[in-house]
Amino acid sequence: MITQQFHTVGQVAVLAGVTVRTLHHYDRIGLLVPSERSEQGYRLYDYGDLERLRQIRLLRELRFSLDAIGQMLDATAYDRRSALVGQRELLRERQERTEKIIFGVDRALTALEEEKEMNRTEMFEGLEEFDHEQYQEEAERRWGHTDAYRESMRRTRRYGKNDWARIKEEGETVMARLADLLADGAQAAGRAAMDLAEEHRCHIDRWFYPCSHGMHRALADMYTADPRFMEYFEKRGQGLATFVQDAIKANAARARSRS
Amino acid sequence: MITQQFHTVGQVAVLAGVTVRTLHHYDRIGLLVPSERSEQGYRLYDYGDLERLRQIRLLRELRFSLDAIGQMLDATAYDRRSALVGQRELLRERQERTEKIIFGVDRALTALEEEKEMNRTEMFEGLEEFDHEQYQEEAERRWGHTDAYRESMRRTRRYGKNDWARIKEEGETVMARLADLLADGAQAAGRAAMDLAEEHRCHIDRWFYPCSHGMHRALADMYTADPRFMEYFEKRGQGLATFVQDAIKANAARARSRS
DNA sequence: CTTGACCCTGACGTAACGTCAGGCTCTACC
DNA sequence: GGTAGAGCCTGACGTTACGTCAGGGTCAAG
Repeated sequence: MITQQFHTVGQVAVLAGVTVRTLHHYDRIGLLVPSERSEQGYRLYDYGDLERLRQIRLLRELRFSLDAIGQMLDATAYDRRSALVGQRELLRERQERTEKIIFGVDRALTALEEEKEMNRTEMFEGLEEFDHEQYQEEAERRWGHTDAYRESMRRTRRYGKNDWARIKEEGETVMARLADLLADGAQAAGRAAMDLAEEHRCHIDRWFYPCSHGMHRALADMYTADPRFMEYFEKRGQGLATFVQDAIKANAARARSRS
Repeated sequence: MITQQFHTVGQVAVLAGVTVRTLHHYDRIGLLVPSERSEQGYRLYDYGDLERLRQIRLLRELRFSLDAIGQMLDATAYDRRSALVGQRELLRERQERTEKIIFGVDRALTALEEEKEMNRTEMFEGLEEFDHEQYQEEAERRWGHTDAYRESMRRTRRYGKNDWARIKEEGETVMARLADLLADGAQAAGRAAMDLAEEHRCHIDRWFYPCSHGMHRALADMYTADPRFMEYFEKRGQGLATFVQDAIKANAARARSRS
């Protein structure tokens, strides 16, 4: 049973802590059109409108553009429950980011007291502009392991052109050596292949995101599951994707048996 | 010993996760002017500049306007340590607000499942626009006891119209009675005046912020030192400001002698 | 000596409202 | 029952914090 109670702009403005002008604006751009108008043309908002406004303000607080917000809320696949859950996730993330910023302030304080300088890369942790678009597009469909993805984004944004060249070369070298092994008919579970797999893992760990053996195995699975990766591997050796996958799994197993 | 290492716009941009244009902009408006320029006019930023940029980005993250940020960082009374501590405080507050918003999402989820409606006043908790101006202007110059000020802001933001009316009336009553005493020629250090001073202290303690006797005395000093307060008192009785001041001090002394 | 990555300074564009101006509506009080 | 004050409406122009070219120097590498 839904009570059909209406609110005028002024009332909504007080409730939500926004200005009347903001509501006018949302109406004009079609983001929040009140579900009713009085005889005299007064805007009348019902509970559904308020709930939508709540979500709008929440997403705005998280720096999404009104345009993006509109798309999210009007998405055909929009499901209220999962939307709310997603929002909670975003808020948790923000808490983590804020925590990092606080950490930065603390470091600045100790640096000040000890008259030292802060580490230049730590300095802006949590303060970088987060690229919402990429987040939306990419994270939305594939890649599953979102934490790794995000950390990867965070780190790689700092890399300059030279860095990229060097890192890419390092990665290519490992892949080339694996391709050579495959061409020579070596075993994926052999010593040489496993060592190269381990090198690959360290490469990722150093330049992209913390990569445990478990994470590495998950990655290996993706190499055969995701067409984008498949293409990359097949270009430098037929069957390389599965070969690398096996080598990584063998390496992970070896690491576990050692500990 | 400070290492004098310089960074160009591009490098700073990557470090801080902002665009080059943003740095140009900050330069033009005088918010962050690089401490050096190369022969060819290239902007060169040193560590101090980076630290300032860090603070700028932090305060921006907290939605302060560039104008406000400039005023804060260039305030004559600016002290790096207390500025950092203040920033940490603001960030903690934000964590609390985020927590409230998450709470709101959870409530929305349960409301959805139980097909009920949310409480309209709880709905937007943590999402209201915070009035930065008030915070800034006031906190910047006077009032010294910033903690009290912030706590006061925090509490009063929740008060509705009725609350305000009631609280204000309660305060006015006390003042009126003190004015009466003054008019009757009573002693500021007399029993009646001291009792009213105590009432005044409790009033603040209950509705605005924890108010010890020490804090109350500091407040009393302000009543004669700050023209805004002076005006308030003088309007309802000539010499009332000093009368109240004396009564408060006497009351504080009495409290101490009792313990 | 050219090419590609960076740097510079205008100058115009844009998102999300703020801020009037000019005018209708509704309750309240004399 | 009229009028004052608070609230609503629709333009329309202003503002903040950059984004986005355009046109043109700088510098290391090949």
